[in-house]
Amino acid sequence: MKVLVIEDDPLHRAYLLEAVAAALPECETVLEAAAGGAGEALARAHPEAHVVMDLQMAPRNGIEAARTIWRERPGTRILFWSNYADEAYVRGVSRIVPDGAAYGYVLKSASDERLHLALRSIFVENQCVIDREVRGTQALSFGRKGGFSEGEYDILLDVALGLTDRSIATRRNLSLRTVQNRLQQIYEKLDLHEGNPAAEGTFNLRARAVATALLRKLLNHGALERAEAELAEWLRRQG
Amino acid sequence: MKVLVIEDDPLHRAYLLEAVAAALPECETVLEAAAGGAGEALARAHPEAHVVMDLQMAPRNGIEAARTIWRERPGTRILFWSNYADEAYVRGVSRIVPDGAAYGYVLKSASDERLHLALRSIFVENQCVIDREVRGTQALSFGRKGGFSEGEYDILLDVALGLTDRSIATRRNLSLRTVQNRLQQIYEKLDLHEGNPAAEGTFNLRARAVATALLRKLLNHGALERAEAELAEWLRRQG
DNA sequence: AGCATGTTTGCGGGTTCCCGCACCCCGACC
DNA sequence: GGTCGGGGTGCGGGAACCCGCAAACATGCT
Repeated sequence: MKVLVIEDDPLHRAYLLEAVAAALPECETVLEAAAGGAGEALARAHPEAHVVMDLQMAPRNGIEAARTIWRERPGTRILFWSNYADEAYVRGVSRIVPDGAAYGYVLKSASDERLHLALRSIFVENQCVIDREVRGTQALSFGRKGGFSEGEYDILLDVALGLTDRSIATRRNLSLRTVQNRLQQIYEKLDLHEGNPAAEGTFNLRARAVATALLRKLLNHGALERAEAELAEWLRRQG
Repeated sequence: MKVLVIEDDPLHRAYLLEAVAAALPECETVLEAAAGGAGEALARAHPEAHVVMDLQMAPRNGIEAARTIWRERPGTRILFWSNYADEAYVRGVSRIVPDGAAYGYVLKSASDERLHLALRSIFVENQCVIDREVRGTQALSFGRKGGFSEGEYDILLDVALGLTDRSIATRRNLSLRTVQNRLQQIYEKLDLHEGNPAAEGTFNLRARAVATALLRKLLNHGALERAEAELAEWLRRQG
C-alpha cells in the first residue's frame, strides 16, 4: 500500500506522516508533497497511492488538486483533513467526488484515535468516513432547513462575483426575471427580511446577501477564487 | 520574564513553547492559552507577561484579543505569529497598536532563526520586528500605489456589509453624494474599469468591488466579522 | 491676496435593481 | 379528463445606484 500526504504546513505534515505510519503498518511507502501542484504530480507518478490531504493550501487549493486527481483516476480514495467544516468546503468537496468513490472528511481538531480510525476505515475497509461536525453542516446544507439548491448556489456565487442580473441570465441560460426570482428565494433563505424589524432600506439586499453568506461561511475565499477562474474562462469564450 | 503563548493549534503551540524556551533562557515562566478569551484572562492575571499569539483563531479573533490586552495595558509587547500577510490582517493590527508599543509580525513560514531573532529583538531589546513580506503589503497598503485611505477603507467595509449609500452617509456623517464619490475612487483603485475591455455592463460595480477586495485579501472573514459587530452596535444605538 | 489643488455637496438623467401581479407550461394526482 | 402546484417568463412602477457637471469650501504655496 502507498499513501500520499499533501499538506503545506510542515508541522502538520510531520504529524500526518507519523499518524499514517502508526495506523497503517501495511503501508510500505509514504510520499509527501508540500503543495497542491506537487501533490498532483506525485499522484500521477504513483497511480495506486491513496491520498490524505489538507483543503486550505496556497496557491493551489486542495479542492482543485483533488479534482484533477479524481478526474485522472476516479477510484482514488482521498481523506480530507481540514481545519474547518465551512459549508463552502463541504459543498465544494461533495461537488467533485465521483460516483462510488470512497472518501473521508476529518477535522484537524479531532483526536488521534479518530484520525487513525478514519485512515483504516477508508484505506483498508474502503468505507466513507465523515466527521460528525461535518455531517452537521452537510445536513444543514442539503436538508430543508434553508438549504440551497445547486442552482441557487450558482447564482449566489455569480452575485458574489459582482455579475449583473442580466449577465447572470445569459450565462445560466435563464430569463432576467427568473434570475431575480431566484435572488428573491436566496434573500428569503438568508433571512434578510426577518432579522431587522425597522431597518428597512438600510441594506442593499444584493450586497447584504453576499455579506451574510460570507459570515455564515457559506462562501469563502477558496470558493470565490474557483468561481472567479470559471467566470474568466467563460468571459474569454464569450469574446 | 514571563511569556504568554496564545495559539489554538496544539502542534503550533507546542512548537512555539519550544521556540520560546530555546530563544529566551531568561524566561522563567511560560503560560499558554488555546483561545483568545482564555489568553485575555491569563494576561489580566499576569500583568508583566509579554505575549506571542496567532491571529487566526476561532471563535475569538486574535485581533480582538490583542485589542483588549492593549487596552488594559498599552505597553505590552506582542509578537503576532500568523500564517498570512493578508492586507486585512496587517491593516487590522496597525489599527490597534498603541503609540510607542513594541510589536512584531512574523509569518509561520519563516525559519526557526527568524522566529528566535524576533523573540529576542522584541522581548529583550524592545524593538519592532516586521517580516519582510509583511512590510511589503504594509507599503502597498499605505503608499501611493493604489493604497486605501482610512476613510475609503471604512466605506469599503460598509459596502461589503451590504449598507445602502444613504445609510453609509448617515453613519459616517457625510452627504450621500460624497459617499458615492468615494465609491468612485474605490472603483478606480480596484481597477474595476480598466480590467475588462468590452465587458461593460456585465458587472454590478458595487458587488464587483467587494469581490475583488476579497480576492486580493484586502478584506477577509475576520475583518468582516469585526465590522459586522460594530455595525450591530451602531444599529442598536440608532434605535 | 491670488492661485492651485483637493474635498464635499447639489442637481439631473440614464440604468439597474427590487418586487407585486399575471400568464404559461408541465408533471402529479384525483 | 380535470385541476393543482411549482417553476419560468413578461410587464410596470418605485427605489437605489452610477456618474458627469458645476458650485462651494478648505488648505497650502507664492
